[in-house]
Amino acid sequence: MSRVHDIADLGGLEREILTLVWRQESATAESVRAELVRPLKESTVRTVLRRLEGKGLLRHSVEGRTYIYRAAEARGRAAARSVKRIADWFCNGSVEEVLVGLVDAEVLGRRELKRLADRIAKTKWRSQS
Amino acid sequence: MSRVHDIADLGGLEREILTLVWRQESATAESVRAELVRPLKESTVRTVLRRLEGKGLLRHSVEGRTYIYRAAEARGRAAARSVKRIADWFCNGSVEEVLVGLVDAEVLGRRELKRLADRIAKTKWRSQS
DNA sequence: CCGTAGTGTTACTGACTGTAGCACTTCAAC
DNA sequence: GTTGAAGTGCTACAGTCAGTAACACTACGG
Repeated sequence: MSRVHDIADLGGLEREILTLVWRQESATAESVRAELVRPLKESTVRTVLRRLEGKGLLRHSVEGRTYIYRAAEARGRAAARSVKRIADWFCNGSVEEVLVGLVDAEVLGRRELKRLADRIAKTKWRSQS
Repeated sequence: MSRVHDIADLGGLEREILTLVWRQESATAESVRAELVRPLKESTVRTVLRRLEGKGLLRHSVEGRTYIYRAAEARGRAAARSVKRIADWFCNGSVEEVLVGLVDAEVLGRRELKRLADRIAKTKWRSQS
């Protein structure tokens, strides 16, 4: 149980709520519900929060009698794992191929591409020091 | 119908079969079945092929009375769309953030990173010409 | 002691996947 | 021209999972 699922496998509502928790830093059932577009019962929200925790994507601590939920992982990191899985499944683990695909499909424009290269270079510096 | 689904949403068998079709260039129910690890009935394979076509991921042409299936999109391109979706859903569309996450999570090592930057630069040249 | 706010348990429905049986068509051979 | 094999679509059933929520339990405050 509690095996870490991939964020790409989530349903729409789960995704929405997880995103809200990321945005709020620390969230409660009520704080999440307050920001939902659709009007949902609190028990619904709690169920989803619990499921997300069961999937290893959230953790909670108790404050008084209220559960405080936090994301178990930074957004970018979770997203990255998801991307890695795509690469593993379809491109023999080559993130390169995926990136090339992004350019090929013109999902990434030239400008973004340049910024990306810069960013990569910078990150490389930092982690190389 | 025939709306293009995302390859990340596929079930295990669908994924396996789609991957085989990509590898085989052009495939038939039989050629796919022949390469499957598990022994599955041909009608099963055909059902999955048809579903994949319904999802816009495969197309078929007829040769004699045999259906020849081909992928509707190159692997890298489909994978890229999938990554874009991740970025849209969780990182406000910023592929950058995803990449940073990849580095942060050490999914991408320094070496791959450098190759990636080179590759991006090269691709940029080409599409800029 | 009672209500309120918080929680877990349980459940129902609909969608989708793995898996396949079966009935239909057509070409080829007897 | 009847028959068989190879190919096809249609239909179905079981299992899993997400959306949604009612309800019952607990504990703190007044």
